[in-house]
Amino acid sequence: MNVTIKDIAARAGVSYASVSRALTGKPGVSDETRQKILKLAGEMHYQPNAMARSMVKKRTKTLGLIIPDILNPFFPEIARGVEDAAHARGYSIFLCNSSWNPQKERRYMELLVQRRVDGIILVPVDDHKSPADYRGLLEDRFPLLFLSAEADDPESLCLRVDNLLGGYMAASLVLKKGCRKLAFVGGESGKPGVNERLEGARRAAEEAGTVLPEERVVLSGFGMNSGVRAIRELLDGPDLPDAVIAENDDIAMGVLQGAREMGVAIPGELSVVGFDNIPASAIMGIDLTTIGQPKYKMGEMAVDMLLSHIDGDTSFSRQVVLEPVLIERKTT
Amino acid sequence: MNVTIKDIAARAGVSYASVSRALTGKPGVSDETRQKILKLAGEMHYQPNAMARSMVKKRTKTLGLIIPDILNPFFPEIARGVEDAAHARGYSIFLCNSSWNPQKERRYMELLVQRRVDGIILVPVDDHKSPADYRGLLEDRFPLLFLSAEADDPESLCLRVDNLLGGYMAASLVLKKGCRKLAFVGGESGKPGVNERLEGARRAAEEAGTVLPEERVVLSGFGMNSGVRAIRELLDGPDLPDAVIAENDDIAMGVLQGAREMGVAIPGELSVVGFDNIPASAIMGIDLTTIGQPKYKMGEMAVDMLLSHIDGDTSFSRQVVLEPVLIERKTT
DNA sequence: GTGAAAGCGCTAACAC
DNA sequence: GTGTTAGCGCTTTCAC
Repeated sequence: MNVTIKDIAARAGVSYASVSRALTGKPGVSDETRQKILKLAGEMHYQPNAMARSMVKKRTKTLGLIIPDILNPFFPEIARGVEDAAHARGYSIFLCNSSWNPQKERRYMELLVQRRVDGIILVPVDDHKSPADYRGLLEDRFPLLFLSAEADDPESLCLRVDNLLGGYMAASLVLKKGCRKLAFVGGESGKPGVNERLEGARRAAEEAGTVLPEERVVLSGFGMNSGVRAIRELLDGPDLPDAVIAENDDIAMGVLQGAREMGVAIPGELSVVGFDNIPASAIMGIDLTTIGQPKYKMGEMAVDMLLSHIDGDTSFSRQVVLEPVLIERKTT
Repeated sequence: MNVTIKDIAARAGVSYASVSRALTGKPGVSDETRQKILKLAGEMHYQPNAMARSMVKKRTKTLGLIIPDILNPFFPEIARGVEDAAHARGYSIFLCNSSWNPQKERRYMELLVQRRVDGIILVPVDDHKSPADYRGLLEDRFPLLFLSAEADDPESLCLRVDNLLGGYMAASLVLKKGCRKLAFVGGESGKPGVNERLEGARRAAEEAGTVLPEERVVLSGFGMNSGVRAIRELLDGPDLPDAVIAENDDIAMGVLQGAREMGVAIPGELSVVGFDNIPASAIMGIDLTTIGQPKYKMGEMAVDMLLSHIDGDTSFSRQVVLEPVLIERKTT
């Protein structure tokens, strides 16, 4: 098996407490024995057992990250931000894909608790969670951060983008370009962000003296295909839109495809704005105008907030709302 | 702090060994006390400490996954396959991004060893690794699997796609379409897969009675931009190609963009084949013909192979080479 | 400066 | 069927 501090102690002719002290850089060992031990540890290829250490320190230096699906292009960037920031501070990440399944999400929470992670970053399947939803599973004040979703409890850690503002920005842009008949196509009501984005767009429309009526809102599910379906429905209807705000880029790309197949000129006859600025939206030939989120940064910040909280720091805001950024390309 | 089996034992009025037996479903407890203990555990919200368990069982039920970069669209699918398969078998995954940096890769290996993962799935930065490269760090016969790369040691676990065949398939397709002046554009020689893909294409060309000369091979780095640069170089040269095989889809998309910007009709004047079948290649308006790898399945299989090995099974092949699949779209 | 010993939470012998 | 005990590898008192 693996080399332990006892093995080193035996070879060095000292107690294993001294080895521990030497290896962890603690005082209480003469420079001479410390050098000897360090040398021996190297030669014997000693690798400390992080679990044994965790058991006594009651800190595992691990974090759990639960996201809906790493295949969804929105999440890799977040995951990368989380991983980089965590690693920089000595933490490792358990990655979990909830597959948009609340039961699986819950199951993963349980697993992470059993592994005694020091904290969990949760990108929840459903919006408006609060730590109270995990009573019994999580101890009081367990370091849990809701990422990219709203938290109902103002005490809980939460980091997200201002979706209301995002919707407002998207609508304002097309309004400014002269569009008057806005449509909104989204996935499913109740999922994080959707309602706010719609509401923001609605407000912008009203401020501009027009409306975004219920008939031009279609909630048809996620993915490109649902965008295709949605735009067909809209285009087949009596009330043709001149702009569509899509709840995310995937859907927006479906809208683009569907519209082009029906011979609609973009942005000539129809403007399209997406959300999230996923990598594909930037590809030549797509060039989707979109409302971006600082995904990588959100991942980093989530770790910072969580670790601050773990370290007992209370000087930071527990709820952070970031501003989305307008990325204007060629579909508006 | 967390509830322990001692707390339960105290409340149940039994020894904590009995609690352990009851909770782990081991025989040696009467049905009556088992029920009582189970009930109590539920009420007290007991969550077993996985680390404590691991310490004595010398199995952590965790696996390490090291990939170059989760932002690269080739990897999320692999990661997802790994995570799903691992979870289904009770394992959790530590995710690590080496950022194409060999030192970071090594550092992560070390970290994973310290965390005593039961095995590591490594998608290496460089090709032709072998367990011997980790002597001193990894014990003999440590469960290490090389994914999507060649392993030099025939004894080591290795799962990859047949890149030679892939290159051959790509070239054969354009040759069949009548192309005669093939070019190859790739990232960097020595990175996993590149040389084999080129060699496969070369063989197909030769079998078809033509050649793929050195002048039409350009290795200009990764990413879309390098594809753009490469095709410009090729198109500015004296020896115009009528087909380009790109080492991966990103580069291929750059080639597409560069060629279109220079007014070259695709596939009329130039056929383009990519590699990997990343999600973006399927997008309407891109429709890249490509040689796909069963990425999700590779992730799953990697876990299966690794766990079989961990469980002492020796009946499976230690080196598995999967067949790539031709996905013909609109660029050929 | 150094060693002995307790203990983190659990499983697995071994008694009874 | 149940309790006692050792021990996984480490950190941390507490003596000396």
